[in-house]
Amino acid sequence: MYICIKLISMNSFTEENYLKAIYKLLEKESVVTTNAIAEKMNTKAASVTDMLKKLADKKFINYQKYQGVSLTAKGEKVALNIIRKHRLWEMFLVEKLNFKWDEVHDVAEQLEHIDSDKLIAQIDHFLNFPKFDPHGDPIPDANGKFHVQKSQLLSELKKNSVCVMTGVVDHSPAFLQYLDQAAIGLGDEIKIKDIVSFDKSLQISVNKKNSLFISNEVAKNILVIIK
Amino acid sequence: MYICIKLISMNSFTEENYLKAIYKLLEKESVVTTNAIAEKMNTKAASVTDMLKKLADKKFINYQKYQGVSLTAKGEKVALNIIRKHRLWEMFLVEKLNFKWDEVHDVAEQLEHIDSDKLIAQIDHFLNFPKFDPHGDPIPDANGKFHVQKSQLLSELKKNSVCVMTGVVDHSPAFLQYLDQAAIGLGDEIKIKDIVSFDKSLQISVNKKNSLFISNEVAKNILVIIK
DNA sequence: ATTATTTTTTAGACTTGTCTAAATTTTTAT
DNA sequence: ATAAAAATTTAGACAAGTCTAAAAAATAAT
Ligand SMILES: [Mn+2]
Ligand SMILES: [Mn+2]
Ligand SMILES: [Mn+2]
Ligand SMILES: [Mn+2]
Repeated sequence: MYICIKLISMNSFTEENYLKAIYKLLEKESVVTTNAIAEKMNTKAASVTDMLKKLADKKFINYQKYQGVSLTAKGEKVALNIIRKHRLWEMFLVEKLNFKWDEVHDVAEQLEHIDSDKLIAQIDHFLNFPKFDPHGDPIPDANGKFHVQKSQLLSELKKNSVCVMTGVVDHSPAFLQYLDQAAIGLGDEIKIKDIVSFDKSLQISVNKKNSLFISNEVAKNILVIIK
Repeated sequence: MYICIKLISMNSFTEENYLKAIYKLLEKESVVTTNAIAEKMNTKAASVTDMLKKLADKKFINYQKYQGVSLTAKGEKVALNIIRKHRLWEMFLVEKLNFKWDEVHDVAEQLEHIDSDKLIAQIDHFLNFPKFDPHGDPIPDANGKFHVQKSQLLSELKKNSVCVMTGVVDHSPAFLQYLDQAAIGLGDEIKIKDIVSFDKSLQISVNKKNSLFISNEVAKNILVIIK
């Protein structure tokens, strides 16, 4: 006669990372391919196939050979919890430990796998239950619910539009540092003073003060809500 | 012609845990055996032997077959850094996130492996550079230096001694919870009012107020410094 | 409708860390 | 000094995750 001591089947970091990658790919495309996952995970398609079999066995994903994958409710729950932890940790680093928004991602990639419900609940409380992370991305609550901001690209607005910056598309340190140096940040009011028809570059004012030029490439990576 | 991109050889969690285990065993005994490591790591002697070979290859330990192991300077540095991170995280959990001293160990076992110098420096700063963790254990600084308290066991003192509690031997939640319930904690002044000669149990007063009986077994797990 | 191309999966191998069982060395007891 | 016991190491195997190369399936192009 046996007694089962441990029922909770912990997921490995790797499994968690795959589920998160699949979740993020599903935000953009309705069907997620092996190759897309391989690229996002920085690995080879053959490795992805192996993992997909395992994740399907564990009922985290719906997977049929050659047909691409989607997340089951169970898989989505795990993915959202990892994203919740990632974004809360990023917020903690910025708000409490003087990290810049371009420095937090790599550390959060590690911290997101720490397994403690109490810890993440307390961090959430300590931060006063933030709804968005330092990059403007929504933080899911403990049930996986989050606020969607119906924002658009700054590059899509027309002359004289006034908007508020709500997020970034490109999360790279290089882009975030560029924004810092240009003194453009989340929550800032941006007014489009002029659009150069040749290259779609913009003259904008930030918070009614500093006026500057930004390229269309930059504008395509800034998320805003019209005021 | 090749260019070496990544020189930093990250240590695995497992390697870090072995080095920490060896360090802690060396605090008690001058020679550390394979079996002792196996017991501490909750694994089998054969697995330990495999790992010892690897750690010796990497110059973390001095190891000769059948002769036991010791840490090299390099290995000790890694071990002390893990211990530093473990204790700082424990302190953070207690001081900032309302954890009790009996709840922090398992989470700290995970957090101690997070790899970010800036993170741990900022946590240290955020906590105002604590010298001791919630259990009274010293926190090594970034160079591995720490304060040793020359404390002794409460069970070794004689009647009418007055002392201050500085730490615990047993770190188990069960023991820590017992102390909470008995209202005995770090920094408390303990006076030995009487010692029962039959079983060496003690009548003590804590902070000149509550008087209570504790067993010799309990007294053997309380570290104090005579006042 | 066949080819050619791309995508995906399989086959087989490697690494890390673990295990059990067997062999070896060291230590203890006679 | 020799035998018995204990500690340690080796041998061989396994699971997770990765890889390259080859096979199979799906898609695109003629
Ligand atoms: Mn991030
Ligand atoms: Mn973010
Ligand atoms: Mn601890
Ligand atoms: Mn501690």
